[in-house]
Amino acid sequence: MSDFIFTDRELDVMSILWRAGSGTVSEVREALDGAQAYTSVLSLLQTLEAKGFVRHESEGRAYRYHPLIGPEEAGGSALARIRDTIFHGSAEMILAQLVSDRGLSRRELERMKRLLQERLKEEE
Amino acid sequence: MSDFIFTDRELDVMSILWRAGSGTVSEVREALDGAQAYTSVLSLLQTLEAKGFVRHESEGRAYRYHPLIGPEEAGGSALARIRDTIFHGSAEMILAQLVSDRGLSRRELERMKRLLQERLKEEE
DNA sequence: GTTGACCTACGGGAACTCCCGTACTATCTT
DNA sequence: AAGATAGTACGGGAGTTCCCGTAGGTCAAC
Repeated sequence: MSDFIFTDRELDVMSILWRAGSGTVSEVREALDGAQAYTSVLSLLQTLEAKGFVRHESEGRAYRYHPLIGPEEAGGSALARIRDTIFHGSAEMILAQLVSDRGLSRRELERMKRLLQERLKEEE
Repeated sequence: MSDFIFTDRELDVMSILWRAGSGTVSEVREALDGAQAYTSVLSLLQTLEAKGFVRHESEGRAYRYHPLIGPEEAGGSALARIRDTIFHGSAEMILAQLVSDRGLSRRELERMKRLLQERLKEEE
């Protein structure tokens, strides 16, 4: 069980790359609200590359960055950490916290219920 | 919606306090595997106190530390952050990641399903 | 009272995070 | 060819995190 730990800012960048599939420095910078200097975003991507989380290829005169790990892998370790430290290792408590969100639609709740039913069927 | 952000080490300490209800420096240090110096753990607790996350009272010649915020509050913002950055804002995807854990018992899965059913009833 | 055990306060060092400016390179335009 | 444009490499500064050593306080036992 590998451990993918991102800092706050790195997570913002990875999130953008996951959504878009890939991105140049300019694209990431814009998606990041464009509030910081070009070189700051470049540094972030270089750091992520040094850590082995993204790679780049040339595109015109710019670099295009691609994520090397997916949201599932990153999400898995992040969730496990939260589950164990905050929710006493209980997935049920996490679900309770999740569904306390009043913004959840009926449709989404039903899909979640179906997900559990199918998972229960596998449990023979 | 306040934002309770803990560093990695701070989260370890809070987790211990939540589990035990409270703790002295020695107790936390032991629960933390006792690998680090007494003063290191003391510093962590002092930092947490400066941030307003714990308070202390005297007990004999030592201090006993109590958490000032609960797991639900901390868990809420941590989960929201993960949901939005990693899981595209989808609670369903988080649940999918949760139930992909093969170690979940049938009983726990059923409790989770019941939780959803009850939540759906409220949704009239 | 003196010693020893145990505790806290304080300061600081090493590493990391986040941000940016400057210098340099490649490309396009005219 | 020269200038403007758009990009990267590099270095560094301010703040934070995590860890610890030293100094000093308090209490019990003798």
